[in-house]
Amino acid sequence: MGSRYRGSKSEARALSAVINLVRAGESVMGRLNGQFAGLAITQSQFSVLDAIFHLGPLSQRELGEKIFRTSGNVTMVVDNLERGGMVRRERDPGDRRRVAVRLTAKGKNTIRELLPRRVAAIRDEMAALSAAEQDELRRLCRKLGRQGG
Amino acid sequence: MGSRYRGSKSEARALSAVINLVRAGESVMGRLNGQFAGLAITQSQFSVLDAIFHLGPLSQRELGEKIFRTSGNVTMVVDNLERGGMVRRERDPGDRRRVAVRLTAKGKNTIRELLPRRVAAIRDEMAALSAAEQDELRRLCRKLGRQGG
DNA sequence: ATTAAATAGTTTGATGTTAAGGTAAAATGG
DNA sequence: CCATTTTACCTTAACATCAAACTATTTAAT
Repeated sequence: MGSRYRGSKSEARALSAVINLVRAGESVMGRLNGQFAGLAITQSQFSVLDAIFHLGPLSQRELGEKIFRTSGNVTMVVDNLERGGMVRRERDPGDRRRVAVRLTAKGKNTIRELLPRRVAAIRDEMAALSAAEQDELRRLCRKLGRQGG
Repeated sequence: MGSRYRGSKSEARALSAVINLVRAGESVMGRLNGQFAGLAITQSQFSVLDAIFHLGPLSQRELGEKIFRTSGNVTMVVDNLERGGMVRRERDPGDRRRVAVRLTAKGKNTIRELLPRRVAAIRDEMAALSAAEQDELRRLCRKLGRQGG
């Protein structure tokens, strides 16, 4: 997405907004994920632990919905978390297609330790904006996100 | 990043803003990349073609700067573009460490065809916001993006 | 000139990601 | 009950991504 497109004013405005939107998201997340450097955890893994921590055991389908990823992807992320001893898979006896993903003690400790740090880092990141600006950003982003589904 | 964190008001506000920011960026880009479905081109490849198209031949280091990716990543993306006949690598005779990445005729045709479509799609995406809102979104995102680097 | 440091690019290993296709189980409709 | 469809998960192939280690080349320091 170059910044040199010569078109209508409205196109230039939309282009610039999108570029900055995507860049802001990437750079904020990039800095937040710097927290995990060295720790044996990734952003996707954090998202999964976080979801289970707050919502209780979930099936992989539900996890995919929560973190907006495909089922194939959830399979791999849960694989890696399971290998690290963070979660346990439990086949649902009632519906044997389903697999409940549950936190282990280690997983619970990990997310309990990481969450406050993550929240603090987010607070710091957003400190660049006033409270009103944060609310406005949220409002605008919601309008955009809802768009296609 | 769950939405059930019980903390201070300022933390909840920051959290919600970040979640919606990242989600908006991902969902907008996801829909935009739907354009490429079926075409033999990915978002990263598009970014590289776009950068060279607008700025002229670039070294891989410069490309990495433009698209905010590591040099190892640029190597692979350029590999794939080169394999597809979109770009050509040319070793710089003055500094034999450098490689200039240049558009081929095919690459030039491709990006010339894709760019207007992409711009139109972006305009449509952003039509959910008024001009003033787009400008405000841009302003807020710039503030955030600048933060750490 | 010799050595040390910096730079450009590549490679490797691990993880993530999707799309497309496959298997098993459950639900649905005769 | 049986066939069909749907659902949940897994697998594969291709691409993306980073961090770290590596090669080749250039620049800087002595």
